Amino acid sequence: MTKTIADIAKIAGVAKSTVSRYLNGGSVSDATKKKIELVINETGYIPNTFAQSLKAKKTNIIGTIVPRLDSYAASNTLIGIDEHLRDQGFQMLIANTNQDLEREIESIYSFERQKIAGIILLATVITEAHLEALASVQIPVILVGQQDEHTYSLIHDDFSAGYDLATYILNKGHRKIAYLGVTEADISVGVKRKTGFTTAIENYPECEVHYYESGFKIKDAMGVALKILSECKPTILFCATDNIALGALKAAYIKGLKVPEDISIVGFGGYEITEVIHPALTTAKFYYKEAGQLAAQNIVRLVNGEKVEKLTISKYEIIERESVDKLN
Amino acid sequence: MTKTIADIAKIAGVAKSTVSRYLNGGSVSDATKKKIELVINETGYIPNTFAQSLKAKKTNIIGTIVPRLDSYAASNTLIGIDEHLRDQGFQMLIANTNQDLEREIESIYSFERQKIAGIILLATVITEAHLEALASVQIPVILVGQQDEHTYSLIHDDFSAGYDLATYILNKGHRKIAYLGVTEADISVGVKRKTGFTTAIENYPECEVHYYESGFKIKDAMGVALKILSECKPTILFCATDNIALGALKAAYIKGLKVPEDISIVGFGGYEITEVIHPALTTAKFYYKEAGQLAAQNIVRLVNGEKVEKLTISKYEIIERESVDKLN
DNA sequence: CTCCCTTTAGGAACCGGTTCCAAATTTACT
DNA sequence: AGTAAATTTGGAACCGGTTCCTAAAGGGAG
Repeated sequence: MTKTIADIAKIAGVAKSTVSRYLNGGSVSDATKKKIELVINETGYIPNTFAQSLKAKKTNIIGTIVPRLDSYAASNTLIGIDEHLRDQGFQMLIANTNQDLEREIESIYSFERQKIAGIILLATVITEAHLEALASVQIPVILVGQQDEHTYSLIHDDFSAGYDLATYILNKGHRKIAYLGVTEADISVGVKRKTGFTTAIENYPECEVHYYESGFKIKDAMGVALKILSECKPTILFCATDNIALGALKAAYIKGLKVPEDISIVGFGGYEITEVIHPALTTAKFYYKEAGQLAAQNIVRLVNGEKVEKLTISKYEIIERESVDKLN
Repeated sequence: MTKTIADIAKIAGVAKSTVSRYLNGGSVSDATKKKIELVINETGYIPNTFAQSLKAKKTNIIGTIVPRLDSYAASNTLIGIDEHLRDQGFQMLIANTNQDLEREIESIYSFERQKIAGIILLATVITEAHLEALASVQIPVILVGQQDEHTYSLIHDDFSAGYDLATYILNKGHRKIAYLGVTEADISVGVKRKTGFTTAIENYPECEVHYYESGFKIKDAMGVALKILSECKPTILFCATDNIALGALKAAYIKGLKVPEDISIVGFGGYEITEVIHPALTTAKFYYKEAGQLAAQNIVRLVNGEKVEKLTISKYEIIERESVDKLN
């Protein structure tokens, strides 16, 4: 039988309020402090979280909505969030939506019902329903990965990364390029990375670029890459994510093409695996863990009523490895 | 301003208890049902979870303690757990311990304090402190990945997987083997897989086996594998996890060895990436997602007071791919 | 039209904390 | 020692639901 604060009070011979004050650092004399401490240690009393939250009308829980658990980006962002929240005395509650947009919306409302202090939404696309939910909810929200003017957002610098990586391969002499992108519903990955790429390309009018669209899964990308390699002969496959690049790598292998001698490949993300495969992948690395920490930092500030920039941009870095050939 | 049940009652012109009964399916006349429904729809009233849990003295939340988020095994197990819990109307609360055993213990107590209905512990090692915590806690617990006689456990069939995979490579003619294992503190991965392996090896007394120990990280494994390849010349690197195999693959590449022509490699896990790299890795695949579902199923049964087997064993499969050479 | 039984509705107590307020005690100072 | 001020303590109300108990209303049978 777990004890309540009333039990403790009775055993210690004091009032409930005194025990509560003892626990929350109010004014209690040393003598009674001793008495209460003794009883609490003996009984192993633990306050009931619900009763506390009921009175406080809020929790110290930050809800994180994540489209999928099995992705490098998501995992590492979560790790960063968790790390910082723990430091700040908050708890992280994860809602996995399994890429179901409707569940994303549901989760927002469910968090509200549970009096969650704040929400971090690892977003892929922002629909009308999202905006409606975010507007109606009375708790602070931060978007990670996508930007929206109506909310606080933390994004990776997709445009610049796209621009820089394109410039890098252009400097390596590549002019015949296949761009393997994703749906434009995903503003960050589908639009911004591509815009960064095309903006860099514009400086080299002699370029021949073919655009393709793939899903996010390695196997989808492999299928598309296989088709590309049959149709035309680019010197490089410019892939919008590392997973797509992994699929492209596999496709090249299947076609008997050597990377980077026969064809070069680049990706975006900086997943751990890209470093240890052969050939190691040249990629634009994003700092997911740090981004998660930043997001957590911002949400804590918002919860505490402090001011936060509407838009935070997380850094990236071009990691030069083995998958890009220098053309003469 | 969010409304309370008392507000709804007042607006609808009924008593709190009537509204509560309406919400929880008690006897309410059609006329008052209509009235209350109307008010609730208009106000967008949502019951306060804390007040509910306070009275009910329990939650419908299952706590899952996970050593790390960025692992294929952990992610997929979580996905399986989440899927089944959602079906059953439970919520999953994840506690990430970042491989800190102390935090694992803390999390158990923290879950108890929060009146979590049940705990799923994705375990790596079970210490005295674990047993003590598990014994003291009044809520059902299921261990996943490790076995302990004092609790309910769900494990992968590591012994048989080790035995079968060893038998497989033995049949392929390999006799000079380097075994790349992990710490024996991890009973499942460090001991059982290895025991399965050695048991199979005993049938072939002419074998020459060298045992090595690595960490779980790809880079650690790469370092150890590099050392092995300098020291001796096995025909196969038998790795206790896919990540270790990935490190071994990289080491082989660095050494200029072709896989599988110059050296064969196998692992355990069945991570998605092992299928798309070149060469694709032969491995003992575990069904993490299904294991998670099983674990969730069992914890729900325990929470409902139903009977559950002390030990559940999840299946595995040997996936034959390209990384093992057949020796004549 | 009663009488009795079944529904429906309201009131109060309760879950386990926190907080406000007033009373009691201690401390400090003249 | 006496009084004002500061500190400590207890009691009661409150947070927002659920549930028990009782009273009132509705319905059916005689």
